[in-house]
Amino acid sequence: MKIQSSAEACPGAALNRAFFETGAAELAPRLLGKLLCHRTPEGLAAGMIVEAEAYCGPADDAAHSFGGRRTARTEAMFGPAGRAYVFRIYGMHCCFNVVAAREGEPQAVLIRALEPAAGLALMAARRGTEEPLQLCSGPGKLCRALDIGMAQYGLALCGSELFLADFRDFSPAEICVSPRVNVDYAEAWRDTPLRFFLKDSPYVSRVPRRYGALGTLG
DNA sequence: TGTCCGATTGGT
DNA sequence: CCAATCGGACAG
Repeated sequence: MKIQSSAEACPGAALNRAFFETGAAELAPRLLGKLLCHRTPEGLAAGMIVEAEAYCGPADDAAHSFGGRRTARTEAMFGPAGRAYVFRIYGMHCCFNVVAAREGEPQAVLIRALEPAAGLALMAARRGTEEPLQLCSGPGKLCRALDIGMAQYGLALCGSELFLADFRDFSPAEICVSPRVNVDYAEAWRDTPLRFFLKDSPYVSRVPRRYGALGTLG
């Protein structure tokens, strides 16, 4: 019988599509504590979501789908909820989003940071560092650590390759809110608090100057 | 076809 | 603070 290391989380059943069929702003905080898992020929790599940002569709001027822009790049966001919207940025990094809402409603949640939970050696090899805090503390980093790229574009997240699973639950008091990172190009929605992260988690990509607890004033 | 630039990261 | 590095978006 194979020994399972106590440090390695064993993911449960994949969350089904219904879980994702809600607005991005509501889905983002609900994703905190979930396990993001990717099975590849090399093995399983998984991490607990500790930071996520909501991109709310045509009205959100920070979103790729602002104004209803529908191109080959944004197409996945227009599809049904629970699929992967992956995009390349700066010619060298990929960012992973979970499609939210409903078909025809281009909303998504950007996964910004994970707390490594399984396959740490695999992540370390892919990232070129052994430091746990550096493995998945950023949208580009976690894609590299889990080997998520354009090959996963549009992939349904309810299968056995790339999926989310229940892991831990957090109360609203343990969840913080702040404006989104690097969206200064936006105007109306630039300061809207749509970034959600676990309070005091050292795995968050970076701590904002000002933030508040979920459901309270900053 | 040409130009501009980014939902980032890592090193000065 | 700044460079890396390139496909998407858009103007012409």
